[in-house]
Amino acid sequence: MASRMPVGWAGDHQFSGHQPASLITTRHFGDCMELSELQEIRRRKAVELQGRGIDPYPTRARRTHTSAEGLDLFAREAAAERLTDGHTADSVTVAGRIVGFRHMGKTVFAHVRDGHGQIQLYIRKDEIGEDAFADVLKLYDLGDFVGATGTLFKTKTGETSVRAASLTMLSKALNAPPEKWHGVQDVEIRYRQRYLDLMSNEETRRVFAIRSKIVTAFRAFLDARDYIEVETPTLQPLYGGAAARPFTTFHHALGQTFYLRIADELYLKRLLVGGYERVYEICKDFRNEGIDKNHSPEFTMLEFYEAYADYETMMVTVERMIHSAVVAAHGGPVFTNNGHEIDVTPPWPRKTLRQAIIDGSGIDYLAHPDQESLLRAARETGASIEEGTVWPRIVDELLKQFVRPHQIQPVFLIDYPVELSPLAKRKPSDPSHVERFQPYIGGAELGNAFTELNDPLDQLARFEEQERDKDAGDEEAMPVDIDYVTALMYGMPPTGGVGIGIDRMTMLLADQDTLRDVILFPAMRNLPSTGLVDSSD
RNA sequence: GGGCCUCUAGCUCAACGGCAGAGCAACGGACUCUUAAUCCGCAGGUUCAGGGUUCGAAUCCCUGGGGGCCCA
Repeated sequence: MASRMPVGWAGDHQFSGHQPASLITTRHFGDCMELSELQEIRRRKAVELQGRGIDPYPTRARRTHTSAEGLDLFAREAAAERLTDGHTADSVTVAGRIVGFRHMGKTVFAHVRDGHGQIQLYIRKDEIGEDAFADVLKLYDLGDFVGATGTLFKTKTGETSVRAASLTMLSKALNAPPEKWHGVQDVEIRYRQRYLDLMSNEETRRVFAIRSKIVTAFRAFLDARDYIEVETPTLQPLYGGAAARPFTTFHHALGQTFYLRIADELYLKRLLVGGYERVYEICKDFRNEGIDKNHSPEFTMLEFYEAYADYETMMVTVERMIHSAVVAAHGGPVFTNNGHEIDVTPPWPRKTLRQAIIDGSGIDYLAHPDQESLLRAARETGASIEEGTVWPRIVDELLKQFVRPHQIQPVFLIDYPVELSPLAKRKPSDPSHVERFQPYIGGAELGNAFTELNDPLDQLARFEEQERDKDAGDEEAMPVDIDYVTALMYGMPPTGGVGIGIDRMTMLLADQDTLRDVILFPAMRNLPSTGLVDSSD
């Protein structure tokens, strides 16, 4: 395995600050790196530049235009008929990584890519000079960062290009980039060395551009509605706010156990007790669960809470907010996911969870008020549910197995059994159910929301019910949080709250079916070659 | 946790019991408008690791490691 990785894979951190002295004198770096033949060839080119007093890693770079600005400038100058002999009057300086290189005798065509796209360089021996041209051929490689200065013009084949008058090395790459046509395909390398995936796969850049647009759209939406962004603890003395196993850690100075948050919900609601009316937080949550295409141990969640709102008003907010994100990512309310054309134009239909499960499985969970009866009914319908699963989890499984996969167009499932929702407020007309909703699109659950429970004594009773489930074997049940109940005893206004999974949202809008494809650096097992293998078990 | 699949040159992939190969990248050369440029030449390997079967193993078997998919 290690032999298949580029040399230096495990030791990049030791090599991150380059050392000119050793660069010149040795091929060995520290205890853990010897350059491969290909790397050595590139290193020698860097040394040759150094020998001439040219830093292959100069401290500063100047550019006047991004690739996109350069292309735009030429288009405007051409439209205004200000070109002289087909060229712009002024020079531009662009900078980027060499991603394409075509040598045609006394001419070179190269493409440089920057953060805004790419632009072609047209390099002629008779224009940049014999020595400089020789350097381009001898010392510049695919993957190097370079700067180029020249006027803009259009080649015979119609591509706007920089007619290079000079070229500057900005950063010499010692490793060759991935194969230019296929890019990096090995999913393991794509996740472990995401930079290779990003530099070689346009689709990957597209996915993370969409992710960024979603987050930006959510922030803009909430900011425009007088929400304020806050930060709450990642290290929590007691976890809560969701059903999940936490990560446990230890603070030495305090001599105390901390948990990595599984949700920020209980802290955000404490802020409402304190008088904030509209708060949101976008943060990482951590859940100590298995890793698969729908689960990552760390993931990003948006939670927002609004005083004097309830789940009805929050549904309106959510459908508008998601609409705004889809428009930001796709230019309109319609997009394609898994072959389905999905339209998120509000309003979305509302459907009770009970009715959805009846429609999907034929089971009315109210007709099976005890665990044994519901489990039997579920299994008769073909559900696969482990022995000993508690009643509320069976309802959850029915939802996952019979309802969720079929909710392609946007829908809100509303009104959940109280046992499933220990932090939500009961429906005034039916105390066995709570005012809760979940938005479903493309067969995925995108979030969770409710009219927040603000009755401290009811909250305490719900925590105690959770404690009983925990004792009955439900590892994901919440612990009693007395500190939170104390906060509620000071009074929290009627409140609507929502959590939206950013990763799931990205999977949906970028049409990806694996969570790890929307997380830049997904959690991976240590490789044996790193010496970091955990032997604790 | 269980089952199945997978790991070959820097990258993308062949070879599937009989000399370990191609394309791209590299290296040498030709070419002054190319677009995965083209052409000629040259080089590149602990076939994930260890063990076994065999005259002979990248290939079959076992153990271990990484990854993926499906199930729980």
